[in-house]
Amino acid sequence: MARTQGSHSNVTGPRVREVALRLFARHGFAAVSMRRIAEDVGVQAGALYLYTPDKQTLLFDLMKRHMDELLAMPRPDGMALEQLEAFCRRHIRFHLDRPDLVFIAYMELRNLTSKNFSIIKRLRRQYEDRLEAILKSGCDAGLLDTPDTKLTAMALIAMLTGVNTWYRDGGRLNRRTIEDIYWDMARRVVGA
Amino acid sequence: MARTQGSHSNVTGPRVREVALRLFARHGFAAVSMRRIAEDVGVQAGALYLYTPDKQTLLFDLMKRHMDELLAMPRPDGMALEQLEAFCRRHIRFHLDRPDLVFIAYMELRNLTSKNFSIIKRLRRQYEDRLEAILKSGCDAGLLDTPDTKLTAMALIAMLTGVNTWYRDGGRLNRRTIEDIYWDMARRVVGA
DNA sequence: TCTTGAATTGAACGCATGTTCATATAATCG
DNA sequence: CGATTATATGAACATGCGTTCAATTCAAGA
Repeated sequence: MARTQGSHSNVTGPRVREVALRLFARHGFAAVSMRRIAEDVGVQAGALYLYTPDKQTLLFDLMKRHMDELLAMPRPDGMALEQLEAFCRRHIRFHLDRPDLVFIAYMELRNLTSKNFSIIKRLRRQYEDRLEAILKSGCDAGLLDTPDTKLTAMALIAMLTGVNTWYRDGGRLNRRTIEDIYWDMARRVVGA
Repeated sequence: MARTQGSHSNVTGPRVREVALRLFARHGFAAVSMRRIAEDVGVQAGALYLYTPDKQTLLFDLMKRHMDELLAMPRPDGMALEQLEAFCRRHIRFHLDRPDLVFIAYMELRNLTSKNFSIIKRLRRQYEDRLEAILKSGCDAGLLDTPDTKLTAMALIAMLTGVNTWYRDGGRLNRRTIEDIYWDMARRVVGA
């Protein structure tokens, strides 16, 4: 028997995850076969099932771990504006550091089992709520001015995450500059 | 022989397109089979090839037509700020009216042939350039204040298109209100 | 060295895929 | 009506899919 790695929360095995991540991001979950993953791992297809119960779990594990890591980021403290700045800057850094995971987490939601989907959806919602909480506290304190905290939170996240769609290493602007410009725009959105 | 519909720019046939659009948006291009499309059209799989040369063309046609329609929107005139307002409002309306097409146009880019991909990419770039041109003219005239017109254009498009990820009919806010709030945020971003 | 159990293979299962094509039906027109 | 053309069928093709499993190889401990 086998499956030494597959007992607890670590249900997939790091090498397989790493390969699956790259292939899913490049070609899409549905377009990547287990045989192709196996080939890139350097193993026969059957052996993958020592490291993951099935293909779906492979995808879910990638997303779940991504969201867990996102939510494990330190919660900013200080005044609302400082909190917001930290949130925005960390968001951009986190996302630029993990382009493939971010891509998958957006594109492959519909390939999740409905049970798995609602788990990821809840985690995503938690992240949005954190930003909204910052906005709310800032508005209550009169430090920020937003017409609708929920909409503003969604708009900011979309705007910040959007960096991933065009950023490429070695482009016209370095990460720090991009971060600065986006934070500047975010600050304007919240009227500060 | 057949293929009466398939000679010119209308290479797919409206009914097939309509069904394919819904299925691609719901399940993803790679996860939808020709047989499934045929079933929803009410026909056998083979008959689809009277209306489209292949599956890839079905996808490409949906995207191409979407981008053509997007670029066929009237170009706003007036002062830069008015132009920008018209652009933003029209963008939101256009995208909220076509959620499935917008979804596909974002999610299925990697399922395009590289040739088809570059065609769509160019059209998308044209749209971004239009917004950037408005921003540039506004900055030159001293009516707008943005740190970087290219980045601001990308940020605005991401922000505005983001509405599609959470908007549902019959939600808390109606479209007009959403449009107003987003335009307000967009105006702040450009410092006006 | 022999044993034991984990790691891996490779073939097999049943089914689905995009696409083609000879054949059949339906519609159009003289 | 008969002829012709458009529309559709349904079987077939070759290939690939996720997953299973008996058989094998490998790694370590006794």
